[in-house]
Amino acid sequence: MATIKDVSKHAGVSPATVSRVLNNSELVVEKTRIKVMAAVEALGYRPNTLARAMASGRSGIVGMVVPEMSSPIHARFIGEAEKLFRQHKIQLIGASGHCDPEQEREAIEFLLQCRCDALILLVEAIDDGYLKELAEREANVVLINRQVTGLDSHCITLDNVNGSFTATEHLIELGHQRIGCITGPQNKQDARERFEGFQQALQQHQLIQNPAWLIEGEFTEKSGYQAMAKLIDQQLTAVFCGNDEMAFGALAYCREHGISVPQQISIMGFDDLHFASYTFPALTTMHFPADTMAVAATEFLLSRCYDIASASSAPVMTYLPTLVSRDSVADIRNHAHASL
Amino acid sequence: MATIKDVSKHAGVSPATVSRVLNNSELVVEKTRIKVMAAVEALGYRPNTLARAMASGRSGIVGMVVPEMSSPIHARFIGEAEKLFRQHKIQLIGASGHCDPEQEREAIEFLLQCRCDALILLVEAIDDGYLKELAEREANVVLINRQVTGLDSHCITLDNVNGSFTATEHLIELGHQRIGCITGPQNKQDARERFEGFQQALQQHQLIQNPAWLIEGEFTEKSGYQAMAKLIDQQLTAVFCGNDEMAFGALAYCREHGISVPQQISIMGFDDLHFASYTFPALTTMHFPADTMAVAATEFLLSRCYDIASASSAPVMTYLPTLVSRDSVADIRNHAHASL
DNA sequence: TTGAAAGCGTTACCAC
DNA sequence: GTGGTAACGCTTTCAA
Repeated sequence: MATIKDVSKHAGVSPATVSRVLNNSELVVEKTRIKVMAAVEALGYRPNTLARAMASGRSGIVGMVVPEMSSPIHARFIGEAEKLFRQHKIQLIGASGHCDPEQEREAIEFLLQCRCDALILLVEAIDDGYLKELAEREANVVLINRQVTGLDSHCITLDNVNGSFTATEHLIELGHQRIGCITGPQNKQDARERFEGFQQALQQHQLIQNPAWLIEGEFTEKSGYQAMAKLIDQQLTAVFCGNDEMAFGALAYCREHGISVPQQISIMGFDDLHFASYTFPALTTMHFPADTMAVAATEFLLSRCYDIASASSAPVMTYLPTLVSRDSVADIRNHAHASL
Repeated sequence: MATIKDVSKHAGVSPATVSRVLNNSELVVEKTRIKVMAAVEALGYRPNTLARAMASGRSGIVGMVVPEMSSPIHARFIGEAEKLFRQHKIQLIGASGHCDPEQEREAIEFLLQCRCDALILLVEAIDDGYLKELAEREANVVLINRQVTGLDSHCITLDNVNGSFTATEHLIELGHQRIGCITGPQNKQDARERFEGFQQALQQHQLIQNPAWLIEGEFTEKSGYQAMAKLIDQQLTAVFCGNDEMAFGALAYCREHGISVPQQISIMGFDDLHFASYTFPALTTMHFPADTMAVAATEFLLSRCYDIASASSAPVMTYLPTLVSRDSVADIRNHAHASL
């Protein structure tokens, strides 16, 4: 593959000039410029990004760690960020952390070795201390879905508490009083927050909190299905699920057991996965603005470490989930209690 | 950040020796080895992947182009490949081609500039000529879902024709005779192939092919929904969809219009997205072994350009979709014709 | 078994 | 405006 030297020889100029032309910097006289471009064309020259990074100290690479590249919600994050970055000739590289502290650490180290200019981290297992040190010493870091005190200006978060509070309150307003909850794994921050919002809403409306109405799931369809099986003879009128996937599982259980949703029981999700509008019944859920948040993270980095100003002015760092009302929740205000 | 020189000074050896230790190559005496490792530890040294790539001529990076990083089926490809590559300290970087020749080309050029050791390409718009030249001159290339004559040994494909033939034949065997089809966009190879298999099956069983029973969709839920709206008064007993997403849309249409699946009409998909088992009714579809194919591509590259032998011996290059029978297709052999 | 030094392909600084 | 050349951080001969 042709190098900058080849081009310089072919064009009869110095490598330095070629470099200048290619970075369309400085005042290169039009004539040389044309000569150089012709040589580039003729030789099919492609600048070596690696060498460029070495020499300039900027790699033009942003690294991103997500729990699982193959999960739909994370794929959305990556896809959105990549699209925006590439418009600015910045490459996004991804790695999976698998929600394991060791693997998350490994992924980050890996990215660091690639000399990423910045890191977008969707990590949940690794400890605050490590992240703090990282942000201070090593790199430009943006944390998504994670709040670390001291790094607040680098955290783009979803207000999970508020979201599940809204969701639960919505159920309450529609007349539900016996509300169950399928939470996510409580070792995950977002799962805990979503559970907290749920509890707050119940408290505020002075509704019963029965431990038998609470099941801890794993954020998977399967666990939602199993949880629903346990919940079903508790005479609930509604179940709030910590994410859509578990709600899908719950829905599947009801369907298979002839329990009609929302007539016999209402089900509410959280995330608003693309697919939520295609379940039966279409899932009422809280919208997680993943796209917007990915864009926010991207623009933050673009302006912060590439000096590229973005359209939007001040970056919003905390996002509020919004209610998406579909068909899986019933209004039971007129029927005292729904009967199972 | 500490460099190899810093380490060498700290350990009182030459950079060359440090390099040797780090690449656990050669016969370095245990004593120096320990000294070096201690220095590495003390300085928190992380080798610079970029510099390493420059010097050695191998970047340790594999590039992957998919139509859309955020699409579930492509996310699966990326996720699976990344997992495997990272076990071998190889970084996978992704880019989206958006099914547009210009953008696909741009993505590939971008990856080439990053001096990827190899490329995994899921491209559909770019022309054969470009790919051929690429494979011959520039890089190790694996093509997924695309057959280019002359590059056959680099192509990992799904036998779409066979798959949709199987699917259609399944419908026919269950007594369906009036079978409609919602195809994918016919400018895409896989969409064409899937349509072809459908036609072949009808022909072979001497069933009617009515142009009014054929609608070209866009591989999206929405287009599936709209297509179903047009198809519904054709008195069909079954509809074969070019992919699951369109089947989801078709299912949604039926649900909203009180048409029960599969009692009134059977619907069959293609891909077996994770979500297919959570629709109502659960979707009968053809399984697209994306994971297996991603692994195949990865192992091919691992052995071919990193000399890492894989567990499996000879790589399979063509995969057969398998039927996953769920609940959206009815057996109507006993009721002459299902009535709408 | 280890060290010296020549690259790898750029950029960036300093002359001219 | 343009050219020369020293970095950038590492690997890899070649000698010792």
